[in-house]
Amino acid sequence: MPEILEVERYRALAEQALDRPVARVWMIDARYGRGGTTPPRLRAALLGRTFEAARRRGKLLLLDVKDGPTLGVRFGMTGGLVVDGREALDRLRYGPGVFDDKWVRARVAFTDGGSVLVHDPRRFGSLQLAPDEERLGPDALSLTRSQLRGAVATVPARTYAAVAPLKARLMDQERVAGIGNLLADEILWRAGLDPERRTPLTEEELVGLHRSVRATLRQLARRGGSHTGELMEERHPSGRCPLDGAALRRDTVGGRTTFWCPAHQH
DNA sequence: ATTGTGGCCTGCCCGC
DNA sequence: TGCGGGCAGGCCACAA
Repeated sequence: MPEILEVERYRALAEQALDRPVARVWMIDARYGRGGTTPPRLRAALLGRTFEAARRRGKLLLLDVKDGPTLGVRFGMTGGLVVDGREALDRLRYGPGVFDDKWVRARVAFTDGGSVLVHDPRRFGSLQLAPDEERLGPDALSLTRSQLRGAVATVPARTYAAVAPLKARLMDQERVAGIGNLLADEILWRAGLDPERRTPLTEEELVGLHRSVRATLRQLARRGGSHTGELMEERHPSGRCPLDGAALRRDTVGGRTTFWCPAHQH
């Protein structure tokens, strides 16, 4: 799960790990590193230094290291952050919902006795020193209308290339950073737009989609996360649209399981 | 260049 | 009761 709302909570928690000298580094799972980030390199990058800022772009957590390379943390589907024994979330929807030492993939201990660790049962997350932040599109939490217009624009580079479905464009992290499968379904449902839509949006539809992005993120953040949308309880084979009662359709769009209402999403 | 597909990885849940 | 298979999905490699 962790989508942008959850990673933002991780980021806020990570601020408690700032300005504390690193005493020890364990990268318990060597395969957790990506892009050449190995246990020795991670250790060399962090030992004796401090984190000086906790930033986020989309679902990527960025921990700036004073006089060192930024550490990027991706949480995949079941990743969580724990600082001084405190978790940012009570439970991850697709995780087992419990903490187990065997799922700790990396741990950093500070000289003051505290620590920060990454917990990830499914191991879809990763650590990467100096990740390429610029590959990510504009952050969904501060997305402007014109940024969204550019992100969902339908301009195939070649005539033989099909236009990707609207949902796939919305979930493409290079177009907009931070929207995952659950949020995408909720946003499109609220906007009344067909996830498979490939024709250009009218200006009115674009404005509606932008409002939906902002309202959905704001509201679900207040409620406690990506899984608190209206559509969530109906994400099963016999689910019904909370708006009009129509039977929801379950399709694969952009390679992802998609629930949507054929009665009001066009 | 862009879009589409399969695979990674583990736990859960269903049906036999 | 136990077991196999399908499923969940963020992200990447690779194919088209």
